[in-house]
Amino acid sequence: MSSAPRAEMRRQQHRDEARRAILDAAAELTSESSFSGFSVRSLVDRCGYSAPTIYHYFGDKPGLLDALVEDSLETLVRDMEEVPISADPIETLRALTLCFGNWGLENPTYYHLLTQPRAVDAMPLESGEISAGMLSEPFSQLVEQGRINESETELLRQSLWACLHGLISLPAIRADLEWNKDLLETSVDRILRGWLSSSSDEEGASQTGNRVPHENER
Amino acid sequence: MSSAPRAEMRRQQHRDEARRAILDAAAELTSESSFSGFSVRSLVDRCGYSAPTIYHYFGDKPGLLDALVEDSLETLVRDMEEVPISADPIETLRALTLCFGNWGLENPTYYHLLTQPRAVDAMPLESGEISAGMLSEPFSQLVEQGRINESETELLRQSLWACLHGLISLPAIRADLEWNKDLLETSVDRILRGWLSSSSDEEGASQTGNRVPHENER
DNA sequence: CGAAACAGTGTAACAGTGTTATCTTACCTA
DNA sequence: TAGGTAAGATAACACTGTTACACTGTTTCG
Repeated sequence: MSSAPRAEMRRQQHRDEARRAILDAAAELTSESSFSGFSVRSLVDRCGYSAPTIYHYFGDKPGLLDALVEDSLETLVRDMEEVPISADPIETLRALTLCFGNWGLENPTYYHLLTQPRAVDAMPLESGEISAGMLSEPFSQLVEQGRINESETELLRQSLWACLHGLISLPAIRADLEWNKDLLETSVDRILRGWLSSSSDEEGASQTGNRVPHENER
Repeated sequence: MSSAPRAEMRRQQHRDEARRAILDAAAELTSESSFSGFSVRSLVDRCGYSAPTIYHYFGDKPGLLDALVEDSLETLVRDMEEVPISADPIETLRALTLCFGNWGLENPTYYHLLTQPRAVDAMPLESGEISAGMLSEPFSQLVEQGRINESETELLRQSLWACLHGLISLPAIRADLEWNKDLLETSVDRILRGWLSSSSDEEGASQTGNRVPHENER
């Protein structure tokens, strides 16, 4: 009666070891040649297992990549959860955004994998859901404090997410260019400032709308 | 003597027709199935020419895609050149940015092709060069008017470009989500506002730097 | 204890991809 | 009219992701 679970445990352990060996080799390869040119064949040559074994464990190549990025995502989520919640929701927002952004800049391959469209429901943690979940509190605080309009929160969330995506992915795409070291931090600050300074001076007057005022309109 | 150039002209015309037929078929295919699943084989089936002919004209698959996006780029450049130059450089900047952004949103496939890393020097007009060339004038105007620091222009240019890239590409990647119709316009306005409102209150005092001031710092 | 079921693994093959070597065909030039 | 050159097709190559099949070893049960 006691050997049945023990055997099951040992088999599970073997499974985990094989999975880990494959994933480690995959991480090695993707870090070497930045994901383009990463093929199942090259993984076969590197990890010692044959193709059907890989497919046995991960089902698919996207499945393999999902498992690969999931590891890195865990550290990101842990980092984001450790971000201190400041009294100022803007400061919290800023810290969370920079945390996510820096992770993306430091792990361009994984970020690229993350944004690659995969099978829906395959990935429990998605960058969109991360932001939606963790940012809901600072957002509602901003609304409570009257610093942004409630109807604007969704727009702000999308804007912040999209700009952040660009600030992460463009330097990765155009790695040949020289990118300012403070690009992410400065940009996030300016974006937040732009959103905050606007919420005070538009209370119902929306024909001038959200446009930046002209020089001669002042 | 007169038949030599005529014959050459006729052959050139034939060349152009073949190139056009191939490019049209490629445009058809990419617009149908959004570029993933677009193969040389499928193009062969569609356009009537065989693979070596395509390679004869375009050399490469990337070369074919370059030629494909070049067409669409021409209309973009024309549109951007027609943007009126306002007295307010911010307004010019805004108009140019929105022009580029809307083109990207309306042509997600071509924008994706444009940002795909290709052979360097293969593409004369690049999104980076477009912005660098056309934005240099409004930028220098902003510096002249003392509205931004000269040392910040490059940073602002990168920030605007990166955020714009995110605002275009993220809705394309996550087409399953509902994106606010005014996301691009509103975001660009807030970003510009954020950059402008900051330039006045930091003249040498850079230890507080570019950060958004805390609630309790006021 | 032995047989059957099963997970793990490899060999070899499939279909599809980008690409090219080779050959024909037709036209332009001399 | 002879020859060189460009346009085009046929067929193949090397590579990709993927899988049908056969073969192990271990687990489980009569």
